[in-house]
Amino acid sequence: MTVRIEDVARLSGVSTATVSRALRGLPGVGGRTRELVFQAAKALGYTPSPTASSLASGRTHSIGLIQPDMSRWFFSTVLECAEQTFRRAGYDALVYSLPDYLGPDRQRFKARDLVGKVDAVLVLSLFFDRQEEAELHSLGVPAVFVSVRQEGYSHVGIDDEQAAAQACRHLITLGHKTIGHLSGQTNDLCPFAPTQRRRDGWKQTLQRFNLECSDSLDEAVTIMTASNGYLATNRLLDRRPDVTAILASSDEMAMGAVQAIRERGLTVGGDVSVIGIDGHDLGRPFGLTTVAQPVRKQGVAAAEVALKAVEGDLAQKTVIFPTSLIERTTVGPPPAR
Amino acid sequence: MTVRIEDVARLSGVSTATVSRALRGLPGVGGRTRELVFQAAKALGYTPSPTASSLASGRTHSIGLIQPDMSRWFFSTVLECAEQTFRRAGYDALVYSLPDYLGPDRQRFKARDLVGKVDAVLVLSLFFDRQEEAELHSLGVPAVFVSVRQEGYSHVGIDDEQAAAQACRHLITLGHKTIGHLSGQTNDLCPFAPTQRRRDGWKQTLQRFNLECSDSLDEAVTIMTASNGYLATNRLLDRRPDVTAILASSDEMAMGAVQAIRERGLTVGGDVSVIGIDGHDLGRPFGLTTVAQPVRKQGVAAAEVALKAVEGDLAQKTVIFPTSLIERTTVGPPPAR
DNA sequence: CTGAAAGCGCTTACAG
DNA sequence: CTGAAAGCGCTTACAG
Repeated sequence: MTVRIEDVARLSGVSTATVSRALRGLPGVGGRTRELVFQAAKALGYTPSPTASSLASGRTHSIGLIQPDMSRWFFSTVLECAEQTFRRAGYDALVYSLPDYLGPDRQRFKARDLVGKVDAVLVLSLFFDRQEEAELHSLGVPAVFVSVRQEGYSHVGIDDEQAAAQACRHLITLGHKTIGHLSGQTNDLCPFAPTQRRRDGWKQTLQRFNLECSDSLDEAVTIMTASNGYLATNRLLDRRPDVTAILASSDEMAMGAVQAIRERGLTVGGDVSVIGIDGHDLGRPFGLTTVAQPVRKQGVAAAEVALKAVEGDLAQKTVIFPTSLIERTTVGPPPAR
Repeated sequence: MTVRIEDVARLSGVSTATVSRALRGLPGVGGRTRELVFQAAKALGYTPSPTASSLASGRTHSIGLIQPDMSRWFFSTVLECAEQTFRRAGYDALVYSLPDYLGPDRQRFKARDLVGKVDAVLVLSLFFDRQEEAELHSLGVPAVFVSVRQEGYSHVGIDDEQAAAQACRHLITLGHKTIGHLSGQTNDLCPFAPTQRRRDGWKQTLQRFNLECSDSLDEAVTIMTASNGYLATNRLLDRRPDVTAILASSDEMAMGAVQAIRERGLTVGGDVSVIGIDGHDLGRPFGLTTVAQPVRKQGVAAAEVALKAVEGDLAQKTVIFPTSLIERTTVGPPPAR
């Protein structure tokens, strides 16, 4: 039924070894022979069996994309760009969802789910503990971490601390003095987590300007969704009605904050200002002021680093992209007293 | 280095055939023998080579997810749920991006990219022309279409015409008489495309109520993003400043419409009302009135249909989910004249 | 530049 | 219930 390499070999009058080499563009095949093989392959409509060639060569030509939740914009956008970069290079993208809830009973990464299936992995925004790192190591393929940084691995991301500081400075410049923060879950084991570093950026900037940065201004959520941002904002404003501005660690949380503020009968950008971090595609119609990160570029860059590693360049690399303030309508000066 | 089935066979004192059967839970293995094999496998940390077993069995245990653009919420949300459903059943998810721009030079689906790599495919919101259908057929695996309907294949989606009609009736009930429409690209070759059917739902509802439904009220875009919705709304309102309500074929377009209306100094839900279709997660903080579809359920349902097909149940199935109106703040009565 | 042959690590009739 | 052996369809030293 399906045509095999042997059929091509027979038709072109050479051995299967030569067909294999010719079709893959390996050196050491005569120009004339190569031509013949191509014609035969085309005439028969030959497509090599990927699983047979994987078994023989030990390479799968696919990359694992480990991430917490595709339905969130940041992840899906990185994935989309990574996938296209991989496909252009002839690699398939295998997505693997691993919830990023940090509870004690959380699901951990298991190498066996991916062993023998991928030539490299991208890990998005997931912190791996010692156990998971061991699993990753036993997978035996290069890994690049996006957004989160992991000791000993390549990394692409932004300077999260600076991003938060940038947002915070913008608010301070406008005159805000009581600035709340909506943060993601932090974990002592992972001081490099973006959520941790954004929180640090907020805190240190307030300190530098001699402004209050007590814990009562910080409200943490488990996962950084709009609805969690909404709930967190209500808790924050219940406790600290004197807050005049909120820095949310993600745009989706910021949008939830905006909703909460409006529902309380307050004006956004007037009574309470809101700034996010991300540069979400829907931030524009939303009117959301934010510190944007180049998300698509991170997807492409991460894929390129992974591709290089697959091709033998195992040097540990770090790619950090700059962020930029986008002013829209959710931030204004603090209300006059 | 890696442990093979032979190592397990040797340690447990049986043949590789028996190990293979025992580990996969096939019948015809003695309880005692099975136990021995499990222990040996565990002791050695054995994980079967997926590519070897694929080559031998002809099954890959992975499913292709063909879709236009993961960075858009609808697709990524369907994918996320499908992926989890597949993984729970022991299948990997291979994503494959295929832009849904319908230009003459568009990239077409090629079977060879996926042949031998998947046991089934999900196709999201992509219309396949005759050529692509032939490619899909030559792939030789079952396919289920989500959102778009394809002759001869299983399908999961909503009643797009009814969804648009539902939105339209809501506007009419409030007293709107001049209702614009933001539609996706339509294609004569594909009368079952959601965009086409939503447009039909809009048009027929207006006709039923004896309201204007001329082409000058309909503005089409290539892909249904917020920024295209924004541009389309400006074109529509330039041409027809008398429009008091807009039905957008997607929530993202609706958000763009809201932005455009505000920028023109008009009030949303006052001067011009906007209703979307989708039930986007961010519609809530946005305050967007919409006709929601159960997106996650569609992802799960599509995956289940595909899984059944892989397991031999090739009957063509159709799963249609109901939609529901969600009233928020972007729709109000038309302005008093 | 080219070929014969072993090998990748499983699964599956087939025979017992 | 179990095993010997062929077979899945390639790739890759090795030899020439």
